[in-house]
Amino acid sequence: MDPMTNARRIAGPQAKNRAVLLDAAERLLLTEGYAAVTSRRVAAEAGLKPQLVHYYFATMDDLYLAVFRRRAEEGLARQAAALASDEPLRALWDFSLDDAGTALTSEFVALANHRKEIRSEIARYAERFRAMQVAALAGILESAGVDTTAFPPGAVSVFLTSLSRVVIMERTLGLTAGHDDAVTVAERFIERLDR
Amino acid sequence: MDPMTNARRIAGPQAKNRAVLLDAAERLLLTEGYAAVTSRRVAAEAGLKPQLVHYYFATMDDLYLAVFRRRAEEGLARQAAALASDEPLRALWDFSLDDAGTALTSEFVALANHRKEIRSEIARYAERFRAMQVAALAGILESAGVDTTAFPPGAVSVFLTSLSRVVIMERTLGLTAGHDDAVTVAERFIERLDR
DNA sequence: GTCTATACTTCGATAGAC
DNA sequence: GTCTATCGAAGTATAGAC
Repeated sequence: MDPMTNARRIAGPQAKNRAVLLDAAERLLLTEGYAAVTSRRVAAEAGLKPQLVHYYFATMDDLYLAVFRRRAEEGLARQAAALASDEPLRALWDFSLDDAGTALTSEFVALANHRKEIRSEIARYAERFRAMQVAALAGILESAGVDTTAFPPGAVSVFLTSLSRVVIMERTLGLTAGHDDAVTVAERFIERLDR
Repeated sequence: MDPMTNARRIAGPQAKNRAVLLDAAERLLLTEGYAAVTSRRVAAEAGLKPQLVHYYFATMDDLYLAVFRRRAEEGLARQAAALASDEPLRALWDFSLDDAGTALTSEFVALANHRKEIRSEIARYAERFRAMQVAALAGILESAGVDTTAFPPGAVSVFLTSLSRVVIMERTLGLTAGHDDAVTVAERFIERLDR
């Protein structure tokens, strides 16, 4: 169509190996961190040749972005389902606390530090997650009779998000001091609001 | 002394260039992330030859650990000073929120994901930070008349730590939704307790 | 449309000169 | 004790064979 695009070669769209590579990259990202997600390592993990990575993904950043988007979309759907359930806060909390996606997110945030394109993509999705939470919390807090001047939905969203994220991060590190106490306080709050 | 140590060469102890390399590594870590902290990049930033990095630090992990320890020790001292001040919570909060060290910590946590030795070192220091906070909070909460069954010191410590950390992380990303509300709530709490 | 051969760059680390 | 010359492995990415 466009003779100006100097697309030197073509990338497969929905081909089988594309998903195989995404899975392999995600596995590496979780087990060894983003620095281990190199074309060679991903290919080895997928049982393919290194050059194939560049056939399906022009650059390594494209691969990172594809892995991120796949999980982010899934996460948005799961959060929407949680917020639509009987006990929305409880479901949101469980989702935030045990989701392996949080570990992935940490890796991407670290990656984002020096990759502009990845940073803006993460920011875009993070905003959608937050906005969805705030909208739901506005209703939940109001119908629970909470004084939203003292506890605005945005504040509650940030509290819950940060607590679950840091608890998971520290747990990975092997640090758990204070976690049980903090989680207990948060869950007491959640149970009160869900009723 | 020990003929069994096959120390192939000697590392300088307090030499001038050692500090120069530490400064360069820290600068790179902050501006470009840990993946940019390579022997060659650090050397270039320090105005030295790449091989010198390996003269002063046997491995790159040794360099990372030295950078970390230097800042961690400084952080412990600053936290101790904050907790000894007139308004200990306020000082601790300001320290947590604006400390550029938090950005460094994020890099190290990401690094720790796939470096066992670094992970345990971070965990060791994180435990000391937390323990110091919890000890101080126990006194502060009690003398403020807070029901520490409902709000144990460990929980408060985890709350404050996670809120400040995530706010800073998200800010870096360019995401600020809900931050002002959350910080306002936290600061109201802090002011009440410091009196 | 799929994959391979290969170029070029940068990496951590070592051996050994001064 | 300090620094340099250099190695072998691994990195991303491209050109082109099938």
